[in-house]
Amino acid sequence: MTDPAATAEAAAASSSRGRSGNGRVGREPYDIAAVLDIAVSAFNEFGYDATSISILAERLGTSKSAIYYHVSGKEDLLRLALDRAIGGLEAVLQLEEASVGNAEARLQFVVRGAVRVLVDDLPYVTLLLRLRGNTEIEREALERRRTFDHAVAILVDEARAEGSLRADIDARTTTRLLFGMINSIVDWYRSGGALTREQLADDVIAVAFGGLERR
Amino acid sequence: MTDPAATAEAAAASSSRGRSGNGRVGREPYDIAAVLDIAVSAFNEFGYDATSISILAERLGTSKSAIYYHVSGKEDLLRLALDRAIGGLEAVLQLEEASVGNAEARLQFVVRGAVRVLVDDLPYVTLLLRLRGNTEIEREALERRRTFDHAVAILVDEARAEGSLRADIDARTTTRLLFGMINSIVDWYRSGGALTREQLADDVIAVAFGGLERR
DNA sequence: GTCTATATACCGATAGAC
DNA sequence: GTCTATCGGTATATAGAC
Repeated sequence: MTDPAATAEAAAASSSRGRSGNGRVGREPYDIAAVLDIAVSAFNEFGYDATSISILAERLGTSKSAIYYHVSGKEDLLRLALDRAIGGLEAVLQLEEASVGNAEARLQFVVRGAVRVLVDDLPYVTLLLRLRGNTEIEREALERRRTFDHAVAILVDEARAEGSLRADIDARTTTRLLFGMINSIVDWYRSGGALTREQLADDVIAVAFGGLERR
Repeated sequence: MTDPAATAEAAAASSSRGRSGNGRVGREPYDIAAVLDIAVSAFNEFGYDATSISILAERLGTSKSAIYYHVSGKEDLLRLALDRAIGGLEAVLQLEEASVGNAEARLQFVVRGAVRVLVDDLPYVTLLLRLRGNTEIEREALERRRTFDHAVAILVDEARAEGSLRADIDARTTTRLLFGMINSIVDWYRSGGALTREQLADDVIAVAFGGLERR
């Protein structure tokens, strides 16, 4: 349905809209995206629990009350952020290329799409991947992540069935190791360096499917 | 110098010593290991910041003051825990097998050793891997982790130089993807299941070095 | 060594002025 | 829509009795 790159561009555009300009808006306050960007950045830096509304207010150059005018509370910010992250991953599975062709090609497409979402929405996905599931909101996001993982595991199964992937390792273990590699990207990749998003995706696919050894 | 398995066994023995028995001890209060086990478990469950001394006291069946008698504060518990985790990984590099033979064999030995430490000290390494570096203690642990990663990156370089590993992907990226896969183990592996520690290490090495594709 | 009680500070969230 | 002031609650850490 939605292209992950297009989704990321739209999100980036809305978040860079800034706090100036005060025209009327449909239903959302103007700069909730800016608040969310600041919040996610702080959540990743200090952890969700350790990030106080006061810190967010300070970074936004405003007061606690001003934030409470826009969102109903700290958990609201978390919910919005997690929805964006997991929504991006889910969108990959809805793309046409994830459903046509042989299983290995579909799996590689999903891997590439996941890498793109990780890079494009890096702070948001970082937040998602570090969840512990202590609140209802976090548990809902983790449940959606499990559903995503399950869909990928099915792809792995199909690729094994068609003879593309090795069958000597449990499919669940395979999926977890594969996404362990992919998800670790949020811990070190930063855009703007020598390694582009597409090159990173190429490398991940080369290592994961081809292995580290020279062939 | 120290075998990681032996280290883990000693740690497990000391931590299971329990809180009974009140004989004299050399210099440490008797059950600091028990306090540490409880603390690390809680830190992983709620996050370090969100874990209060009150919670620890409750889980230990004692009072806050009793904990403060044993440790100087919450950060002290964190420091002890992180030292155990990173110490276990560093010990792998000191083993003889990490220094003899061809580079690929040495790299595979380090990978296997790291998996063993992750499994044997799972809660401790989990804590280490989720650090954000907001306190001096955390930054010191992260610095030691960087040194460890650097040593592994050198091994990767040597394995490439000897022609064992593929050279089309940056060595630093290779190392990060490799350890991304390894480190993800703490997010899903639980001992006691069908997958043993050594089988897991075999799978990691098979996937990382051989790739997912059928050969 | 462990306890209760408390000091001091900050938390999330709200009230009400403007 | 943003502000200051404040509520009730909890945090780390300590004092001092036992």
